[in-house]
Amino acid sequence: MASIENTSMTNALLIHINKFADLSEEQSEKILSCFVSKKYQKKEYILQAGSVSEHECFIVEGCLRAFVVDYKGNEHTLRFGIENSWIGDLDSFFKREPATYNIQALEPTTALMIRVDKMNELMRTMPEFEQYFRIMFQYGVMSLQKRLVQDLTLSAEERYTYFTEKYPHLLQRVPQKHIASYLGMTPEFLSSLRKKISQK
Amino acid sequence: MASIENTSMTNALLIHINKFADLSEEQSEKILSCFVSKKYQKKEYILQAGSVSEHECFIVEGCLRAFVVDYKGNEHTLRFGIENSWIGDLDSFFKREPATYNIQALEPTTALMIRVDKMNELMRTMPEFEQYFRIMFQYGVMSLQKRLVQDLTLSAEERYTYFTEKYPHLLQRVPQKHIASYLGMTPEFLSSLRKKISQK
DNA sequence: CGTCTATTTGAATGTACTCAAAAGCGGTGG
DNA sequence: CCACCGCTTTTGAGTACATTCAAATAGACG
Repeated sequence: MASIENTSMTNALLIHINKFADLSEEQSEKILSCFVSKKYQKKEYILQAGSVSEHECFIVEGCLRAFVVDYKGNEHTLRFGIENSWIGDLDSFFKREPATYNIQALEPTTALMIRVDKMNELMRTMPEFEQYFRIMFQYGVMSLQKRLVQDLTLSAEERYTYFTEKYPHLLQRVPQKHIASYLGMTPEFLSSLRKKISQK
Repeated sequence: MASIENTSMTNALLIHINKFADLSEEQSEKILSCFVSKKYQKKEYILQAGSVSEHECFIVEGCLRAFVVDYKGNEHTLRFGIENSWIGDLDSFFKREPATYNIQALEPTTALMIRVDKMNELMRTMPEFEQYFRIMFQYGVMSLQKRLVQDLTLSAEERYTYFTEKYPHLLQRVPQKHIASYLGMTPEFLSSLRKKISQK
């Protein structure tokens, strides 16, 4: 069965890469050989702030949350990660310095993990792989800039409304307090916003 | 003199690329042939929201500002661009859709401009060039995430203090009202913060 | 069924904004 | 070189949006 699973048709990561770069069968196998699959339970930490991030992480199944904890102990969610997306602390991963982000599973999660040496080797030896990450990071910049614009221009209520329209599926999957922290407001205030909106 | 200026030793862009990827002399010339140099006066627009961004822009000399205008007419600064950095509206440039950002010169500025077809051609035919942009976008993601964390965790006063420490050179070069809009506060409020800080 | 966590509710507080006006500063023309 | 104009920064009063804290209610899970 292993040989079947290791084809571009059945592996979520290879399917994803192939949307942005053309891989040969040989390249596909080479890439997969650099990843290990891991499973995480709900609430389990993939990465804890302070430790060095050993892996960059492609989510095959499940949902994760990246967040920081400020000096008051409040959590601030940077990002939710779902199927077919990448999550990690890039600074920590590439520079091998202590992570500033925590990453925790919100659901039972399956992920493909790669170490920095393998990552660098694939980038160096396989232009298609580097192309794929050029595009991933390019999309990353675009979406982070979009979020920045939202945060700079919209009120709390507008940000929440926008979130419900853009990520309706996350509303079901993610506790409300994490959405509040993602949107930069307290859970109490989000609760009162929802009440106000529902009364309209 | 043209032949001297077209070597990696004297061109700011080539010097910059060579920090992240090794270029041959031939590749350097090929790259430069895809760019045109343009000069902008203070206050001149490099890009206006609503029009399609024809060029991505490497700043050789000067200072630019990327900003959006919200429905109330308020400006929000996304980014300041100075020597040896890139600026543009990536969505508009790559997808050829109307720009959401405005880009304006804050000083007389010299920039190297490239069109999307040349950009795609260089990416496709020269792995080193794609590598360079993989790294640029990767850094872009990292720095945008850092800014996001600042915005989510710090008070207005803390954000300003952090800005003065991280970008002391910009304090001299950029009007205070633009710094306020970059930091997500009104110019009046920044002014009162500065007074409060100076009284300590 | 009981425990633990998430969400809601409400009152008091604080942070940042709005609006209006004055002061400061830089560039330009006389 | 000075005077004026336009734009930026400062100042202050009143207001609005969002937080804090505390307590009640609702939901999830073993």
